[in-house]
Amino acid sequence: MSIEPCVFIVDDEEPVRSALTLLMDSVGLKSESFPSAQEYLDQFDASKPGCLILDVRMPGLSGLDLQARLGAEKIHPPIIIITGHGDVPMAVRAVTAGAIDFIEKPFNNQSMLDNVHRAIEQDAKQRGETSRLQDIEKRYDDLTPREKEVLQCVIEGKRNKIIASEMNISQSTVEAHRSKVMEKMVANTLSDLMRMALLLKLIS
Amino acid sequence: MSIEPCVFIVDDEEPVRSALTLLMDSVGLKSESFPSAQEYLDQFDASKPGCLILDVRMPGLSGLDLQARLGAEKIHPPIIIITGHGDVPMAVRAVTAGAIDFIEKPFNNQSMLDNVHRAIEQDAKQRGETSRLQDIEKRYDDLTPREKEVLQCVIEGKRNKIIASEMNISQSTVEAHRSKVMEKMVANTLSDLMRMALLLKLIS
DNA sequence: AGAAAAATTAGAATATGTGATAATTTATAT
DNA sequence: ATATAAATTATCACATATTCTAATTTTTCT
Repeated sequence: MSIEPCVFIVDDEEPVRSALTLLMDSVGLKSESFPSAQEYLDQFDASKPGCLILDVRMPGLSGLDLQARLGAEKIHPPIIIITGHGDVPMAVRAVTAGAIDFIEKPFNNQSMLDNVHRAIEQDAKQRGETSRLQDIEKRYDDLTPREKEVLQCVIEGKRNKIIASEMNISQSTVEAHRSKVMEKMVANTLSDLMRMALLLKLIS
Repeated sequence: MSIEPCVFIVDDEEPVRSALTLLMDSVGLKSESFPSAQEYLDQFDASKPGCLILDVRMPGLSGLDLQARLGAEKIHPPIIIITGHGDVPMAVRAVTAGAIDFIEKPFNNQSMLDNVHRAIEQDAKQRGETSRLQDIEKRYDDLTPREKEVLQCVIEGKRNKIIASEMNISQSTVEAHRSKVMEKMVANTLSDLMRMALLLKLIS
């Protein structure tokens, strides 16, 4: 049972905020409005699922600044940019930086909703992947240095005998580490381990 | 030893073509010019490495049409779009469809060259990956149906005994198929096989 | 129909990996 | 300094996988 997704609206113009709020209400989507990027950041909580609608031109941080700020923190919620006076380079920059869409006001309600729905789906998908990955990362972090070394060799397809000679330890030790690795990573088979190693990007 | 990359310039205006040609010449980059998308398509050869510079507004197929056409054929050379009269939705569409950049004329020579160099690098990288993948696909295609079934089970981590019972065949048969698979795929170890299976997207 | 490829099975020798149990030696941190 | 964790080793029994050789049956294609 996951939390209901929310549309975070950041725009300094009150009429735009209330129009968007009403639009989201009309399809039963939860939303929250902020008159500035800073106020959004002040309450920011990475655990809240949903997407962002950002105005470009605002006092203080612009929407693009906010997008860049989040990106720098490796936070990538789906973002829809809206603007009164957009230009091409600005649009290219936003989309290249990962924005779902870059829309000029006045926008079409239906296409905005389409974007929002797509954004929310994307966020849900990302969150699922991220949380699975974090589980695996936690297990990996729990490995001792030696165990990590052995894991690396195992996923490279090296036999225990080879690993032993490369690490200058006995085969027994390798077996011990290896079995600890399987246990700690909660892998039943080698292919389970390989799949996790992939997610952890341990594989060339 | 790979073929020298080429910048394919598609623009109906002769002055633009010659300006770009000169620009490429000035940094020793090979280029070829075409006055229309159709003429580019007529000589198109997927084996030629490089990138594309496409004008949006042209008689016949537009640059965006050509981009879409190539995309529909799963051909994804790096594309730089240039335009005299671009608008925001057009730029968003191009970049969303994978264009490296969308630039309004008159463009800055240096930033064009930066884009081209980035594009050529990206193409080289893609080609490397694609050719490795194609090698592996060829091997996979060479597997018999039964061998493919066994491969699928193996990468799911199933033991020979289990595979045998699921396929209603003897363990010996599974072993025979399995060893053929390793041979045909040119895999020395299970992890080699897993890595290939990943590229082939045989893994969930 | 006849040849070729694919699928099937078996047996035996060998190599590898797994699991359980136990014990010793380093490190490391409180 | 002394628990605690990490790293090390060994051994035995058992399960699995690999390699080789050889043969039979079934499909498939010409």
